[in-house]
Amino acid sequence: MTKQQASILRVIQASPFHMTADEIYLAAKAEMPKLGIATVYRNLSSLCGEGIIRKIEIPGGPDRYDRNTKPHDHMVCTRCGEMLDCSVELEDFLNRIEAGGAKVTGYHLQVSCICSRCLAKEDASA
Amino acid sequence: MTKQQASILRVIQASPFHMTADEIYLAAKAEMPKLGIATVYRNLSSLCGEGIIRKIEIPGGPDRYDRNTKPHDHMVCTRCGEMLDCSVELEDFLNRIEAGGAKVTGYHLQVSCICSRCLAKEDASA
DNA sequence: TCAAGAATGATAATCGTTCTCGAAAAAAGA
DNA sequence: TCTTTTTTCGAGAACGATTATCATTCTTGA
Repeated sequence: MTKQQASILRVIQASPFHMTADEIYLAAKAEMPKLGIATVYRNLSSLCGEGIIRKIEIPGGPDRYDRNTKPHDHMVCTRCGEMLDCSVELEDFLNRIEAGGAKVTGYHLQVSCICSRCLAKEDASA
Repeated sequence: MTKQQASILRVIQASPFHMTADEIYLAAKAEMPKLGIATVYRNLSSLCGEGIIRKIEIPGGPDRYDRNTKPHDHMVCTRCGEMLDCSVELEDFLNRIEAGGAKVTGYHLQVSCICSRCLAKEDASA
């Protein structure tokens, strides 16, 4: 593992958030000023390939990277934009698809929601 | 509805597939050679806004447009690339999320699979 | 018929990402 | 250690999908 890759990984491991490539780039560049964006993408891609981090592809926005590699789903609040992990699991759904004859190799679910915090805020102001 | 919009809509209604903006552009341009790509995007966007067609946003690929506006999910075969409609529904899953306190305003699910046709082909050749 | 507003089409701009390529660094041989 | 080979880097160009800009061309209604 190169210095660059170590730095990129450290940034991701240190953050509880789902960071974009650009956010990771800026954070890693802070401790390694000559770092290039291409290097960030290259290393994110190989870290994903090795299963060390996980890429979350978001329609209409930049990809995000997650230190939690265990498959799980995400929810994006349409009010505050925060991305939350989704606690409920999809297994039943996927099982039913496989019962239909296809083999599921992966999936991506993104739920848009108004998170409980924003809902509470709206209730308070109404 | 302008001639352009009518032509774009006709192309979508006529196809059982989920077409990209570019495919729609090429098909509509065949009957209207001066058509511009910007007009296609503009009209796709307003047709979506009116609920006449549905946009399917695909991570890592161009958006696709579906004449079927009823919310439903999609499956992409990782072998042949075909996009299939998903028959099983997600309601239980979404209900459980709402039980957790957030209000679901929408979702996007894409399942990667090997479709039954490709599986059969592989079994045959093995 | 003319003016006001809307929609068009060509093209530029944008954004996230990937590609290219010479330079630098690391690893492997002798 | 001193080359040689391989890998990775970093800067910037290129890319693909989409959106913005803007002058021109329709509509439409007074």
